[in-house]
Amino acid sequence: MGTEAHEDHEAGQEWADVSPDAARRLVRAAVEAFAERGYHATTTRDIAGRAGMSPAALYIHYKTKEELLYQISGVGHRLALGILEQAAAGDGTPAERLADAVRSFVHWQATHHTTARVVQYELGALGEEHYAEVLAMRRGTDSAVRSIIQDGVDAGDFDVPDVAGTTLAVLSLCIDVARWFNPNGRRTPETIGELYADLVLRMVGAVR
Amino acid sequence: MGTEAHEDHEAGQEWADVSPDAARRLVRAAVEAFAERGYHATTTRDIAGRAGMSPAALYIHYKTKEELLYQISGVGHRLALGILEQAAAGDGTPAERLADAVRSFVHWQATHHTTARVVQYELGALGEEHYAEVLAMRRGTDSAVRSIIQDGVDAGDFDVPDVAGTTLAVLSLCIDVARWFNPNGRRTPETIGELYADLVLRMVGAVR
DNA sequence: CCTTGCACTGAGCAAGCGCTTAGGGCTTCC
DNA sequence: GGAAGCCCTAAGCGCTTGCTCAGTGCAAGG
Repeated sequence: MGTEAHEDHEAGQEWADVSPDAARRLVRAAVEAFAERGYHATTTRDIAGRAGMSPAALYIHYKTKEELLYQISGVGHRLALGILEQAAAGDGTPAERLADAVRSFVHWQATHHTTARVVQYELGALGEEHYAEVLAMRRGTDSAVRSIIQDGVDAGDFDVPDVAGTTLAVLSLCIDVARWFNPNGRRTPETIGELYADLVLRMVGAVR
Repeated sequence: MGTEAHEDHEAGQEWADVSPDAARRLVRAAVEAFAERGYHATTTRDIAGRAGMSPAALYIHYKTKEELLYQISGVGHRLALGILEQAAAGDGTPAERLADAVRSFVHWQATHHTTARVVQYELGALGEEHYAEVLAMRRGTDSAVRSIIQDGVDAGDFDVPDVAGTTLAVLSLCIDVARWFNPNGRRTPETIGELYADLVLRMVGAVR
């Protein structure tokens, strides 16, 4: 209809190296369906149908429906953690690194908002072992952000009474983008990233 | 086990005037189950079991499982909207009213985090008409917060380049409390309310 | 041309789902 | 004491669910 989102050329790219082709189609279909209706409301028939195959074909590539979710959640968490750790390891000032972290993380959440929605809001549906594995990565994202904020405090650049609490709030703000972002709305991943980077610098009391 | 949450005397209070007693037990059981596992993963047998009755008894008080969700979502949204509108209509400075709004809204989200979780994250499971009804109330919460921020800008108290975007971010920050809040953690609804009120005043550039 | 191996399908199974129905006790009125 | 009305249960209906399995078509190797 000509109303496609402005970032279609990037969305779905995170699955480019899943092989074979049928497995890739299944993951993309599952992400779409899970993001739209949630894991429990999605049927394996729906996923297989979206991928253009019969319900039984799904089980050639994935043992269970939960394994599909685990694949999505694992890849998504690894990508998100990578973005934050790269920003934390940068060589700018703490303010520059924090702004970079928020900008790029938010940009990713918005661009890949379907994947992000599954990653952030469906982890409760994972099996016990897979859930524990994912939790470890989430602790990593927390410590990446906290280390930047702590650096800013130590350098005297930030004014933050409660580092742990502020870290939590910053991450919470970024994560929630996946819930409300609408690719057909006015805001682009770029403008939201800029806005949020600015808001977060204000939260930590960094001078502009 | 003696590890009960510190706000147990308040939690569940929002259903005090649901009658008869069996219907109230059902709502409380449904809130608990929906918050724990999500709407779609919760069975009517589970709800009835938690309420101490047979599966069939549920249908004497509610026509469908969705009607239970609608009751919860409706009451929850009305309470949340009331809190924000009361803060917006207060007679302090814009900074005082914004801090009050954030503090009391966050406090409510944390204290009633099971209800809040259902309210904020299960609205997609509502039927079409009920969903539209709830969306109208959500637009109300947005305009309540925006009006406070706009007042602050007009009065020259706030420095906000993007009022709509900042409103979105403030509400997003508060709403996400329902996702991560843990009643057995260190933070209480009061301390989170204080922290968030401070962070939001920084976001709008209000002088302390 | 035949065999092997693999992606895939049509049909369907056992289990669990939301919800219904027939009927039983209890209280409340005359 | 009997009728009426309400709250509740045991049983189960029709359907959908995640998942399985015997068998098919097809490309690769000899």
